[in-house]
Amino acid sequence: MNQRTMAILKAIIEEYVTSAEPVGSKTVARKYDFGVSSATIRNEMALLEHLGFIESPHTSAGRIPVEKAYRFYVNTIMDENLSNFEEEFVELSSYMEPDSFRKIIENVSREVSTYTHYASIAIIAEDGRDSIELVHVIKAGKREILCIVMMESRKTLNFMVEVSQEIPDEKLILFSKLMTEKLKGVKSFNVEETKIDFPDYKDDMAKIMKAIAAHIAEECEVDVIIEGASNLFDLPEFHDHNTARDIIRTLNEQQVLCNMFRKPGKNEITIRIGSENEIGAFKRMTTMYRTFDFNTRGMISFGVAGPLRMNYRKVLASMRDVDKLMHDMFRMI
Amino acid sequence: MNQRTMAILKAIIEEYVTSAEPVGSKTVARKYDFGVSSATIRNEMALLEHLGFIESPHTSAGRIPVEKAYRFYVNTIMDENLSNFEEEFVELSSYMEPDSFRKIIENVSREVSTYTHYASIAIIAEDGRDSIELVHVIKAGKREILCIVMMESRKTLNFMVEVSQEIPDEKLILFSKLMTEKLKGVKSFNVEETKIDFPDYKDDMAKIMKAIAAHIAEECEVDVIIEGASNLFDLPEFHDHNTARDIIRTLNEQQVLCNMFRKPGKNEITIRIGSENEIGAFKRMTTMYRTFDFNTRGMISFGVAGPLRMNYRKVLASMRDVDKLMHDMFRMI
DNA sequence: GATTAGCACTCTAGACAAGCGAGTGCTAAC
DNA sequence: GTTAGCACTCGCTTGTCTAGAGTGCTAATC
Repeated sequence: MNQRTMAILKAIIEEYVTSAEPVGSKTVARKYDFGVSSATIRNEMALLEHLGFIESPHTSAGRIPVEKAYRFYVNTIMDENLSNFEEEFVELSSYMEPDSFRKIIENVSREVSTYTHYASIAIIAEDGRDSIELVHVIKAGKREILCIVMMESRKTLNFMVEVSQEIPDEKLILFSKLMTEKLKGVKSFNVEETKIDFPDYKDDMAKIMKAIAAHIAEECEVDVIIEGASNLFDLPEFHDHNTARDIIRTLNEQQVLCNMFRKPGKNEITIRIGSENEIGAFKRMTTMYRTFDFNTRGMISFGVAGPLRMNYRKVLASMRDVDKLMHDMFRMI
Repeated sequence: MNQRTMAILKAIIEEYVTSAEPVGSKTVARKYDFGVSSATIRNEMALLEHLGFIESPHTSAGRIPVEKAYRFYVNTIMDENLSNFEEEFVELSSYMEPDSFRKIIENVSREVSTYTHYASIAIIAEDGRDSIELVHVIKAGKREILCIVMMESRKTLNFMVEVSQEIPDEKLILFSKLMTEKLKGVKSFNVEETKIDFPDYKDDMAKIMKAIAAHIAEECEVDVIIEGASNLFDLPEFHDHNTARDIIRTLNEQQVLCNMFRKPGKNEITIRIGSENEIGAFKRMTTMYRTFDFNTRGMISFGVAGPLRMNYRKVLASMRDVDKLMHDMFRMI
């Protein structure tokens, strides 16, 4: 396959990305300046079809790219030069300042989905790798104990425990010290195995220990943020209501999304085209995502899901921007 | 309008609820035993059309009920006897036991949406009506302070504040007492106005006070839980992709949903049919919701959104069950 | 007076045919 | 290697027709 053939494939793909209609040889000859006639383009297109990059829905229609074409496009012929896109894009770094961590991710998700017109998916996961840094118990009522746990990651949690009898303040201070001492460095799932001797208040303190374990476990759940799902329904390929329903279904299955996007270790942007995705409606879509691993602080996956004929350059540019933001935010990797 | 006319309207509505097809006089005569011929039904249907309860899409189609019919049905002719539905329904009270409050609501939402095959919407809102009960500061690192605030509702929050210099433990204990004393009973939005004298650590403690105000404000946001949105796309009236997109859009607008469902004060189930809803895609849908007001503990709205031809009895039964659960859970109202 | 059978009428959905137009593949000439 | 030209294919649109469902009206019946 020579340069021109590749250029024609590129033209077909990029035309199809914007039009969503089968692309004919005349259109290519007219809109893209190859200096050859439509007949020549036709010969090239016959070759491309033979090679399995494009196919025609029927005899008298143009050609549409198949998965293999997009894969080839992404790997080989796409140039990442953004030219005119770049300027439209609101600098993500402006989102770094305010609010909580989750808020930032939410804002970034919204911005990316608005910019790309596809759906963005963010998964905030906290693993069991975090460990306890500090435990503190305070009297909050006659028989109510407020319990605070701070993790190594500086994440903290708190909750109330009802006890069977009043526990004097000085005892609580002692128990706080004792628990911090014994539990410091303990991973979430090992809390209940840790034996601590609490004179006089054995049962109540056992209850507290149990509560600590339960709350840490609960807090370590994942959070899924999806923005711009409705953008997908503006795309003709998803107008069919069965497809639409499948997409909504898939996007609602948090567990499935997590398994899909939480492939740790790879510190780079992953692009999955069509059947390279293993799940539900994604099999007919393209997903682009990146996992950020913050060790004890957890893990974030951020991705975009769109049609096969995704604007790969534009989405990739967004992903790189997100990448940069994450680097700035955590100064790591 | 006599009894029979009403019964025929009821039959038309209930037939249309299940079939989603215009209902003809023959169908009514055949399926529902009125002991009269289709010609008689026809006369009655002409009357019902004249009264504005039903209309035909075109001459040779049957009749479909309009909003007015559903309203009349709900107000007057529907009997709430559930007969055969009742048993299928999983007792919601089984969800009371485990997990956190939000989890319970999530589970209930999922159950209701599965049972009704419509979408369920839950809004958990916490208003500025809560006040501070207790403030506690602990040293978490050399220049890191862990700050815990417990509200009157027993909801607690915590966060880290970085200070300019190390503050000794005994000072922190003193400041904890001081802040609890001065801030107890203070509403979230009045924190910054409260003047407290902190000898030697004025600036750092001012920073902490500011952080307390910010975090309370942030925590008082609303949480929206939507389950079963994809159920709606199985319904023929929502197969049109524009409608589908509108629904997704509307369901994603948290702020809009909150305004719509957070009408406080009414301790009863509200049914809004079609244009009685003021917002987006809901104008062509029926919503049924109930707001639960827990005073200082906040407010929950729970509702179901479905087509105009909703199975009103079934949904109402679910809503009553949710009602019961909430009563049991909070033993109030 | 209420009910009903019967009938003419209306309108849609679906089937079928014809023609258009976009696009292709092939061939022969450049 | 490129291109003009042409025959061919096939989906899409338009128009026509028919079957079927449902209606409204009328006259007969209970």
